[in-house]
Amino acid sequence: MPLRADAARNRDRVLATARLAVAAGDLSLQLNDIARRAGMGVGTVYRHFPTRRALLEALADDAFTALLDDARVASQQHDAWTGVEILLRALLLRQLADPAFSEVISTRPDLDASERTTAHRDEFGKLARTVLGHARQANAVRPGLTDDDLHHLVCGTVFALRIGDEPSERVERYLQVLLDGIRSAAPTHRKR
Amino acid sequence: MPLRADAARNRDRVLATARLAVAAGDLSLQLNDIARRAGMGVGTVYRHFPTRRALLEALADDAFTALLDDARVASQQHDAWTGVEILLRALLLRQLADPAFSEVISTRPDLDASERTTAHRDEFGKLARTVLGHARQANAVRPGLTDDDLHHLVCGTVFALRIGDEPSERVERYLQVLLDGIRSAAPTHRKR
Amino acid sequence: MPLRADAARNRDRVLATARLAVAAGDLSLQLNDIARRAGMGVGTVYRHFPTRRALLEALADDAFTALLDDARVASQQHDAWTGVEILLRALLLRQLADPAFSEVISTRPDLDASERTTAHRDEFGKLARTVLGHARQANAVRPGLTDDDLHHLVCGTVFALRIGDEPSERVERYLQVLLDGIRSAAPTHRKR
Amino acid sequence: MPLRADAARNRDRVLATARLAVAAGDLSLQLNDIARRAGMGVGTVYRHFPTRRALLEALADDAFTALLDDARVASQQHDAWTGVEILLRALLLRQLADPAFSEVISTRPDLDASERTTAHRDEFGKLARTVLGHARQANAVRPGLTDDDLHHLVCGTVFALRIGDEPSERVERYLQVLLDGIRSAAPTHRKR
DNA sequence: AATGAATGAGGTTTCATTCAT
DNA sequence: GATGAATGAAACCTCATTCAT
Repeated sequence: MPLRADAARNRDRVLATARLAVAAGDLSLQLNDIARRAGMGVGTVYRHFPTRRALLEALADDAFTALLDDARVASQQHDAWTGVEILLRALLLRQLADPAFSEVISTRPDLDASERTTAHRDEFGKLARTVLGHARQANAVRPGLTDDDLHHLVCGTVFALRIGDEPSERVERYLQVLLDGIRSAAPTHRKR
Repeated sequence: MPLRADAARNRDRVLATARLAVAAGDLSLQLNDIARRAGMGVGTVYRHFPTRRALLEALADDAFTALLDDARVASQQHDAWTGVEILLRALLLRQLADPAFSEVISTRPDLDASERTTAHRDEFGKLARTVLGHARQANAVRPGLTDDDLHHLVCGTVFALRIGDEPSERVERYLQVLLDGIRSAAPTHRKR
Repeated sequence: MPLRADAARNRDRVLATARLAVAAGDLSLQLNDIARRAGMGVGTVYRHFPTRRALLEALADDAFTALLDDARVASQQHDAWTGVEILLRALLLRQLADPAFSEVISTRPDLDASERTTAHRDEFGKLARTVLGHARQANAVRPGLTDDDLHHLVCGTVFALRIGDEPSERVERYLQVLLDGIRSAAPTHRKR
Repeated sequence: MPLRADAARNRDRVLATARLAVAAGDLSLQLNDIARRAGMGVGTVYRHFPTRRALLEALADDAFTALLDDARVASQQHDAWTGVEILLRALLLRQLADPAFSEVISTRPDLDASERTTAHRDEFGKLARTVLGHARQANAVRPGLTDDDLHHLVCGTVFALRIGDEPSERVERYLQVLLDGIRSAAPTHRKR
């Protein structure tokens, strides 16, 4: 059964308010606080999002969906390395753009994660497996690095960007370091 | 004037208790909790460490000192790239071994940090400047990366190791990725 | 919007408990203590009265309102001196009856006083100005005494009563001293 | 046995430090705080002054002694009313000049007051009795006012001065009010 | 479904006093 | 005598969560 119209409106207001807080650099997502700022009772917020985690995943949903699109594009590249580049760059940029998503994706799968999040995560895992599988077959990626390793390394790069000033000015630099670092050292695959 | 014997003993007990908590994965360092576990009054803990930050820095002190030794060794290498390797590996391993130190070193300089911490930080900055300066003169490091960039990237790698299982089994892999990523792409400086 | 029924009930219980404490001679109004005695969580007390001062002003409210009534009566007297007598006696007796009110009224205007308190204070100031203005025109009050002086002197008299035993038995005596002291020394305005 | 020289020096330093605090408007006299400011251990302060009250009385001692001198002068006046004026003015001014003394003298005799304070208090009571006795015989003081009443009223006047700005500019005004208030209303004793 | 008051555990912090050094 | 570290009760305040309205 779909949400009643007013309930859906409330849910959206909570999300909008939470997004404002996150954008302002506050990832604590205190439900009390969100409720006050959204001009509604705490109870209402709790009804829609029983835990901070639930709200966090809801916030991250858009970014996650967008990432899946990116990952599909990546999986369709002829050039295996290009696929890797697209995939990792997307994983990095989507996190940089949305700290809530960043927390979700850089955290181990939660037992009581929402079904949507779990599904997204599985789907992304599958797409990544495809992209990286191709890359390994093409000998484009340094051997010994698992899918998870690459995932972790991207999250680490996001962290590296966050702890300094002006992340957006440093993204490409750090991304180059990462990509060069994971690319196979075999000369035939070097661009220069 | 040195600490009175009993005071020093208490201080050490606080630190030991806090280290246990950190080792158990709890970085929250709640002072009342530490006091209770150390079997002493809260007041005692607060006298020695007025804030969580003060305790954190005290915990990090040993690792910081050890890192400075490492950095000095790094600065004395003839081969510029070897110096870089030693420096970054030390920065990474010391963090991995001590989460408290990791928090201190991956946080921007605090206005009310202890003098010791500030001094350590300055000293490390100076040594890193030396090591990286040599490396840049030798064209061994990819141009465009600042000292801070390298610092951030190491912290990011630590983060990447932490969010997965069994960090110690993955260290060398991730370190190779990082080192290959920051090394100058110029063929003449490649080892292989 | 009016307070919810249960919230109002709790608020009243806090006030009642606080009044008991004050009546027992304890003006400290420690919020955790009040909460315990009122049999409710501290949070509830803090919700209604975020600070000791807020509670104090709420306690004083009734007395303040009553004083305003007295002051209005005073301002309507034909005989200027009678107005003064009524005003000052009321200011004294209301304080004597309520130590919380006494503290509020003998403290200089607080920047973050409640709006009600500020409004009451302003209103009282206006009425006092009227009463004392008349009295000065009638040459009934010793020249050189400002409105504030009289206010302070009444508060001083309350203090004088408090530091001895059995204040109520001494009120009229002290009040006579005060009134005789502030009355114009000019023989024509003397009653006897 | 007199105090050892260094002990006496410490006692004086405590007193000097406490006087500074009082002069700065802080009557709380926290022994911990005083010790820190005096640059000595708390234990030392506690040795000399086991309680806040003891320190307070020590601080007040000079003012008390001076008051006794004033009271003796008052008791030697030929004109009974002049004696009263001298006595009450002194009681007021000494308090205004020393808040510590003010607290001591406007507080009921303490059970565990120092012997000196008790002796001073008794002595002052005796002198006041003399002065006021004469004044009553001369019909100079309004009947019905006890020695304590006058004492309280002076303390109240001090309070009145304290709660406003610039007490010293208002002293004479308030003192006149008090003196006129307590003087016998009989025309023959009026000055004007 | 929405509300928001109530809860109370649990954190931080202060301070008067004691007592080992 | 002097020291000042230690104590721990008790105040303050916050916040995630519940539940009566």
